[in-house]
Amino acid sequence: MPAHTQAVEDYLKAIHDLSTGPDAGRATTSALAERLGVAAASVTGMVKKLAGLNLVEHVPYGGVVLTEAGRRIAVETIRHHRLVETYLHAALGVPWDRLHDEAEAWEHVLSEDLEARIDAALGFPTVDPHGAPIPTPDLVLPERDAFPLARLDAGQTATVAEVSDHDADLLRHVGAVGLYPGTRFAVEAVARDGSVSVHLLSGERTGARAVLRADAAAFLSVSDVTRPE
Amino acid sequence: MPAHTQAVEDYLKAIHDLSTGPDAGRATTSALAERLGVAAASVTGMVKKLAGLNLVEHVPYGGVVLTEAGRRIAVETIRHHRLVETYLHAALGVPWDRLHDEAEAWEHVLSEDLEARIDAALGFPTVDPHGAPIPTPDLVLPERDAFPLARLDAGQTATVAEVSDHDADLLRHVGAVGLYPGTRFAVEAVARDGSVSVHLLSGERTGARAVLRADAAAFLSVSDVTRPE
DNA sequence: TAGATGGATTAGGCAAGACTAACTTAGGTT
DNA sequence: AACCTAAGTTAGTCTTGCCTAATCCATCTA
Repeated sequence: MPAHTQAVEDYLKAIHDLSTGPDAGRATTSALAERLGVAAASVTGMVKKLAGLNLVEHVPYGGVVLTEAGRRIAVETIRHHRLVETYLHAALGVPWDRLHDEAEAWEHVLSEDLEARIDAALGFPTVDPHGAPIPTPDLVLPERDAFPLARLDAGQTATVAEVSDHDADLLRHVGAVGLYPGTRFAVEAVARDGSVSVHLLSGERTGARAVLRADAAAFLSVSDVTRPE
Repeated sequence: MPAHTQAVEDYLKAIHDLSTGPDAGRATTSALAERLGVAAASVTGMVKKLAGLNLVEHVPYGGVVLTEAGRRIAVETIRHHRLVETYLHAALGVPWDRLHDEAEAWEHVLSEDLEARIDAALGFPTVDPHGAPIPTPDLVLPERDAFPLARLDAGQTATVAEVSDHDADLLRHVGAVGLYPGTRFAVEAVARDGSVSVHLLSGERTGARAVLRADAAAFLSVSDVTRPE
C-alpha cells in the first residue's frame, strides 16, 4: 500500500506541522524549503508531484494544503516518529536530545507489525517524551489547548505540556533546568531579554530555582495556568 | 564517515556472502544480480562504481572481490543486521520467519550509538536467532566449521548450528519441525528425495520425531557430528 | 580450429530528487 | 498608475540506481 517514498513522507509531515497549531493556514514554499533544508525550487517541484498524487492541493503562489489522503500519511508518519521516540527513550535509554534524529530515520522503515508491537510493549502511550501527543492507530491526533511559556507573567503557575524536539541544544538546556513535560512550576520573574526565572514545584528537582533562556521559553508550551490573584 | 548509500551496503553484503563459506571465490555478476533481484547490467554498473571507490576489485568477465575497506562495510552491515534480528526477537517477540525482512530495512539506519545500546541490552550476544555469528564491534566475523545437514547419513547425531534466514517459508517449516539452532538430533533415515527423518534429542520438542524437507536440509548447517560406530 | 552459447559489458534511457539561474507574480510603495 | 521587491515558478542539469537491447568475450564442444 505505502508506495510513498521517504521524501514524500517528509514533505507531508512538514506541511502538516506548518499548517497546524495556532498559526494554521497554507504552508508556503519558502517555509517548507527552510524546514526541509532544501532549495525553494525543489519544493515547487515536489509539491506539484504531491498535487498530482492527490496528497495536497496547490494554489500557485498561494501555498499548499493537505488533502485527507495526505493528512493520513502525515499523521501516520508522525505516529511512527513519536512511538519510536518513546520506545528509544523507555527501552534503550536514548537521551532526550538525541531522540529526534534517531526517530527521523526509523520512522520511515517501521512496519505495521512492529508499530503494533512497540505500542503494546509501551502500554499504548498517549504522549511522547517531549510531551507531544501520539496519534491513535486510526490516525486521530488529539488537539491541545496549550500555549507558549513565553506568554506567562511573573506570579503565574503552570505545567509544562510540550517541548519542541527540533533543537538538541535547546533540549539539553531545558533538561538542565528541569522543565520536563508534566513538571509544575511558578514564574518568579521575566527578564527584559525574555529569559524566565522559574521555581520548580514538582518533578525530580522540586524546589529548585533556575533561569530559562528566552529562546527556550518560546518553544515550551504550558497548560493548566493559574492567573495570579 | 559512512558516505555509502543503502544500495552500496546491500551490494557489499551480497558480495561478502557469495565469496564466503565453502564455495568461496570471486562473486560473479549473475550471482549478484540473482541475489539482489536486479538486472545483470545494473550489477556491472554498480560494480564499476564500487571499484572506483576502492571497495572491490573487479576483473572484467571474472567477478569481484572485496577490498579490506569493502569488507569492513560489509561486516558492519552484517553486524547491524544480526544485532537487529536478535533484538527484535528477544525484546519484541517478532517471529522467526519475519526477522529477516524487518532487519533488512533497519540495518541501514542504525546509528553507532543505538548499535551499542542494543548490544548492551542483549548482553553482547554472539549469535543471532538463526544461529549465525554476530561480528564483533571491531568487525571480526568468527569462522565456523559447520556443514550442511544434507550431508549427514542415517545413524549420525549432530547439533543444529545455523539456519539460512533468507526464505521465510523454509524457516516456518524448520520451526515446525523443531530444529532451532542448538538443538541436538539424530538422523534416522534419509529418503531417496533427500528429505531427512530426525529424532530430536534436546530443545522444546525433545523426543519428537519429524521429517525435514529436502530443500530445508540443504540450508541447515550442523556441527559436533558423531560418526556412527 | 571453428562455432555455438551463455555470461558480462556497453549504450542509451528513465524516474526521483535536488541544484542554480533566470523569469513571473502578487503586493505593497511612491 | 508605475514600480520595487520578495516570494514562487520555470528551465535546464546532475547524481543514483535501475532498466532493456545490443554487443562482446571466454569457454565448451564438435
